[in-house]
Amino acid sequence: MQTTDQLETLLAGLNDPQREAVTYGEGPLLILAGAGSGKTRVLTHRIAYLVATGAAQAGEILAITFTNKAAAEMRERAELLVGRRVRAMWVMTFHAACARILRAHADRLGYTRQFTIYDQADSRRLIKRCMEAANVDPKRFTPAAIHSQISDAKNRMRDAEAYAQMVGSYFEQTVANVYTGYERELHRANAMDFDDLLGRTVNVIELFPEVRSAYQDTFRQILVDEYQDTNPVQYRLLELLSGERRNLTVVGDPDQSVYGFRGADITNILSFEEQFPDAAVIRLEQNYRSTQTILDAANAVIANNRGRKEKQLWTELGEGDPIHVRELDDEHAEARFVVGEIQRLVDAGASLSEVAVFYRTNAQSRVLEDTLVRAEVAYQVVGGTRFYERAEVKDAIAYLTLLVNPQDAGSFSRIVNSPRRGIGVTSVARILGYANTLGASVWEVAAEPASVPGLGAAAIKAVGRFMETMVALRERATSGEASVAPLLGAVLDQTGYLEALRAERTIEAQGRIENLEELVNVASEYDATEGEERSLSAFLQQLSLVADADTREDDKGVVTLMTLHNAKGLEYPIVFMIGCEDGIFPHSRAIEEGALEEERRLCYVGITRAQRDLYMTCARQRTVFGAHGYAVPSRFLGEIPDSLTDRGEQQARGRAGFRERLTSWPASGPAATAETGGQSLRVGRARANPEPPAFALGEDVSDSKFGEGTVIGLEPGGIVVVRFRRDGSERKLLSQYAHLSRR
DNA sequence: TATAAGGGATTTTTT
DNA sequence: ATCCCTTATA
Repeated sequence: MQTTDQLETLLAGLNDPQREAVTYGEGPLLILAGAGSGKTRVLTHRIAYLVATGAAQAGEILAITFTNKAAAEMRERAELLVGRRVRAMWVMTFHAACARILRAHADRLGYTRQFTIYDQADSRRLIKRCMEAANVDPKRFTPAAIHSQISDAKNRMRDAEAYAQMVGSYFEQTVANVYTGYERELHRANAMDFDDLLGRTVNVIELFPEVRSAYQDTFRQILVDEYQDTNPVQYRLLELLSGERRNLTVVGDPDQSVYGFRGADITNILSFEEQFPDAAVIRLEQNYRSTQTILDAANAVIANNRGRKEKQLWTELGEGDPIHVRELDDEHAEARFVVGEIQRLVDAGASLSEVAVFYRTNAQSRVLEDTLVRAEVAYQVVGGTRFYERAEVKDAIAYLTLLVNPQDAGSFSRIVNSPRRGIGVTSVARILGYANTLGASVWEVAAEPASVPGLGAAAIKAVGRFMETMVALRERATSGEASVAPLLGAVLDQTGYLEALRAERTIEAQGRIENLEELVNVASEYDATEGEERSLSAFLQQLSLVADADTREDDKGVVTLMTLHNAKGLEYPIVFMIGCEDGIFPHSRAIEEGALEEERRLCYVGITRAQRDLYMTCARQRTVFGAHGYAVPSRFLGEIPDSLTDRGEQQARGRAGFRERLTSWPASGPAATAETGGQSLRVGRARANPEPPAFALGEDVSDSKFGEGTVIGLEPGGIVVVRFRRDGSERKLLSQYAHLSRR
């Protein structure tokens, strides 16, 4: 118990509802936190308050988020309030908490504690295999469609058996068949997918009363962030963990529920009061982020949704500037407008890092990127291919995974012929099939390749050599020596993986090598961390739950580009929302499926990211999938009152296109100056400095691997494009690494 | 068994 | 337009 002074310090600077939320006593609590209303602040202060008043020990707090980034932020900010006691708290994602619980109890469900976690791509590969096994026509149903159906079933706690009970169409019957096989194969591989982490945790808690009561005792206080994004399993999990005590604090904003398409159930937050009739509800409506104009626009748009929990955001920050709405000719003009405007703002003193551009679909970034590159404005794209999704990184991880989980057929088939060892798909299928027949693990079967029926002599030899290497590596991995980085180095080396990449000597291969070096760095960092049990399998589990090496940098002085979905939780002084056209945003598929309200919430999310300046643009014509089309401004634009925008002003001038032309970027010429009155261009970080080319265009060259060829292109960064005579191939080589010589 | 040409799809994605 | 995957071929 702390002194009153200390408690007062905790509460200082909080507004009334925030203070009420922080100090609320026992029982369920729903905090409806509007955008920018300080919900993380409330959560962390509540955590500190609970500890300070003795309502819970640090070790009795479970604070759940959806992303690692949010968990890290919460942990940091809680540490500022409670100090090192934060170490005892469970501040982590749903999946990480479940993985931790399962590492202790998965054996009760027939898994080992080294179980592998399959990410979406792993799952999809397995689904595909199961579809083949069940003779499903891949033309008729895609693995993605089937996986999403299975995932949806898992989110609703329907196992394969329950699903099969209620099929109503041929598609569902097909899914049921694949689902059954998929579950069997997952379990055989001692693997769980992301959905299983949640579902199996629920299973273990439901099935074993002693496990249940242990965790119910441990977690005296449970707090959940972004509650509007929870799905039915997560609800069940919270219900089980909070137990009789029901000290459950959930924070969220139903208007920011934008993940319904992946199973999030907005009714969790909308019906919280029915599910917990004694719940207190606190609304945080004061916004500390945006101007009143921006908030009014957001309020106006979201008001068109039905069945909401009413909420009116307000601020003391003042009215601010009107929202800039622009209609441009096409996506190129739109991009030029955005870039020109960014340059104008920068000239007026803004920093590029204050600017973000949001779009509905990733494909929209391309035109914008081209325009930014031409204008030499530095930018970063958030999302896209992530570090741990790169093939070489996944390969390296699969090698390690197979070493700790020799049952993992997925990892085995991923790397057995990577690098090429002359073990093709047929041979792999024979090995997997034989393992299936025997009910043995892939490892055991591969260790005796000669006994696999139908395996050719060459394949037997190749598999034998592969397994020789793997057995040696496994001995090393299980010898009790805990350092991961040296082991990873040995894997990359002894399996010939690095050698094969080096032999390619292409710019792409060089990039892959660098990625692998980065992975070794990640491993070294892991090796150096203190506390907790460090082991290869713990490392791998940690990796599998960190999808992104979080590439976004806030202070790099670059413009940030991302999808609206990725924008959730962020804020920028200046925001551009591009492609505000019906069919793009709201997306045509969403319109077809009647998912307009979720699109509108996405619009609400986008608008409320802006602190000071908000631009919304649309194009009259746009090329989609290579086809020209005319576009209509987004219905969401129409939902914003004209009085909040500069549309009237634009019309009053009677020359809507005039200003655009003034600030637009000339269609060509990288060094062109914007026609904005002769200001000098602010140029961002140069993207690549061309080195003096070692080779000249048209020069005849010779490469030790590809033979003779001709230089047909030179690109910045010392990249030489060569067409080789032998096979007519065009390859990009990095002159610095390539074994290239003049003839 | 490994590489080249055709065909079809194509939203968003915290883990 | 583009990417990915299947199919055809050396």
